[in-house]
Amino acid sequence: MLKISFLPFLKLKRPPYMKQKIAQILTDVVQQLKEQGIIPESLNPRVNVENTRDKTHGDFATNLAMMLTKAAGLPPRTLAEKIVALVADEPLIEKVEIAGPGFINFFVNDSAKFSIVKTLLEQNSRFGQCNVGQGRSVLVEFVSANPTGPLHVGHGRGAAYGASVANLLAVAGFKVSKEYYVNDAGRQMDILATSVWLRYLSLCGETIVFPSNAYKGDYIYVISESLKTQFGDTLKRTALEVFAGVTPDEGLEEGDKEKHIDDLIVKAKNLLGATHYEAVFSAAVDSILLDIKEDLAGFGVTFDEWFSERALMDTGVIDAAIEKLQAADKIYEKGGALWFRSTDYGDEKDRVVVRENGLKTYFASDIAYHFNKLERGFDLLIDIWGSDHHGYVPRVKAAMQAMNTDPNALEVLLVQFAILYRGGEKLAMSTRSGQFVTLRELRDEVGCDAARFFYVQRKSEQHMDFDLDLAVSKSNENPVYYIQYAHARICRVLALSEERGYSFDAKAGLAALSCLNSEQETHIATELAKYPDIVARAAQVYEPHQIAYYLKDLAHALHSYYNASQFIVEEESVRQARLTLISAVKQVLQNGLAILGVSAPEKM
RNA sequence: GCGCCCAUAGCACAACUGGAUAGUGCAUCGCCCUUCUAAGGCGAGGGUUUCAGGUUCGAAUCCUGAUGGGCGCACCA
Repeated sequence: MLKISFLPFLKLKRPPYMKQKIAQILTDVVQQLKEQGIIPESLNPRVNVENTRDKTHGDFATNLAMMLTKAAGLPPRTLAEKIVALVADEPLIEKVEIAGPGFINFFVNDSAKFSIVKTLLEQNSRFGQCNVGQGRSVLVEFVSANPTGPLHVGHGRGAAYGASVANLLAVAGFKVSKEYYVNDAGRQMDILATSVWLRYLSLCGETIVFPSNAYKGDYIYVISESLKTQFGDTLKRTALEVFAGVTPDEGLEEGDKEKHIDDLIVKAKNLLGATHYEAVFSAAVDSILLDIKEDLAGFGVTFDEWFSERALMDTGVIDAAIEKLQAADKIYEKGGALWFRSTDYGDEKDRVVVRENGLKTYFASDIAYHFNKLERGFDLLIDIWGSDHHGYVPRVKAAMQAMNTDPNALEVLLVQFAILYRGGEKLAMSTRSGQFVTLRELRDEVGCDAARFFYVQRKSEQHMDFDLDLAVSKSNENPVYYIQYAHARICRVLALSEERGYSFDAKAGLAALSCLNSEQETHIATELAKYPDIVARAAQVYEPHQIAYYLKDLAHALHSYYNASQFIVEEESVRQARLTLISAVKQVLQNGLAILGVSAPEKM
């Protein structure tokens, strides 16, 4: 599907964008410099064309002369003169200048600047698509929060970032799948199930001293209530038999909170029996997972696959992975446990995959999981993790190497924590204690668009301060409204134009583009032309924030234009041309906001 | 103690991956609504890019060291 949509773009012999055109011209020049013996034949410089920041530097600039100055043995400005002399005549280029230490500046004429509008309106929602992915398949795994409670605002950043990266890669020509790895196995899940059961026992009238290490959030009550509705008193046991022989909790004599909860888990399993324990366990996991799914869907984040860790265990995939490592002699036994030789691949120490008690570690499932991802045929794996997991990267890459796969097929993107403030004070968050601000609360308070934009306008590795009071009370100051407002304004103008009996005709507008010559108009055309380049670059480095910043710039150009000129004017050709230009802006705003998962409202 | 990440205007963040005079939004100050949405525009002030060295035509960006902050160093998940 995605591949097909790229065909119109690929069919073009030459990229339709000025920047690429100039790059091509310069590549030809480099060839001629070689033929003339000015630079060595073996040299293959990367031709670098940049958008200029300052209009007095023209529209595009290259540092080619400065880069080649050493190889040519000529001062940069002298070399620049030789390069300029070799630049082929191109009707779209008005003039070429040498400036500063040896920059070569290209000034493009107006018709070249506005030609982007035609390209844009032909491609519409496809404008900005590129082929850096070359149709390669990529699996983006993100969020993957343990289903032990609702998502909090810390998860929100990973969700917003991951979803935007996935969108970005799709636009850049990758075949993208999105996946959530569900850790529905292991001790944490047993603690969860036991927590629910204990709350249930309270509902049944038992007096329960709740363990300090159990999950305490309100959602635990909710799940236990539905358990009560479904099972009545069937799962009831007396507090006396539940706590008999259990290691005391923390704070008590000879107490130990870890042993306390582990003993209670064993009790729950024994007293309930496998079937009923499983019922409690499933009720807890299913309920929380459903909540997470709905929450994310409400946040505009969806997944192609919810990959279950239990399924991985039940189908023997983990055992198979360990056997594979054993066959490669990468596993040894020490102290009754099985260790993986991750130090062979640069990890700081070897890692346990099977514990002395026979239980497999989380790392063992993760090896199997990543191996499974590759077996499903993906060319590239992207994992988006919280930065607190950074120490985990070397061992997973080591496992991939041990399995004879290229560790570069895995790209781990780390997202820094959002540090929350309320009333100027840092908020501590913990799922266990039940003290945290949920993603749902954030969505309710500031709205989906504002939250998505807020998260994604920062570079992922940048630490982020999140002032909740500010986010709520001054949500109008979120730049997302600035961008959406530009879109709404354009929609309003186009609608009003129709109301006044002026039908908008893009064809007539394109034919009349030469009417456009104001500073604001050429600026908008220049901004529009940057978009495909921004997308390609952002995709290569997984940085959706670049789209956010670009959209702010484009919105600014539009607002500025809006204040400077009237669009719905008497003169047919001018009106059509202006409406055409702003509908091009509208299209790019839509395309860009779509990558960020933000809506483009017609009214505000 | 060792390792990873970060440090840019009062605040929150950018900076085309080594380019020209370091930008944007808040906040502050001045001006602009009888017009297509003022959730807007125009202008002003605000910087030794934490510090000290180094690399080169050129450094916020690369290297070394220091300082400050976040995180990680389990037979936990």
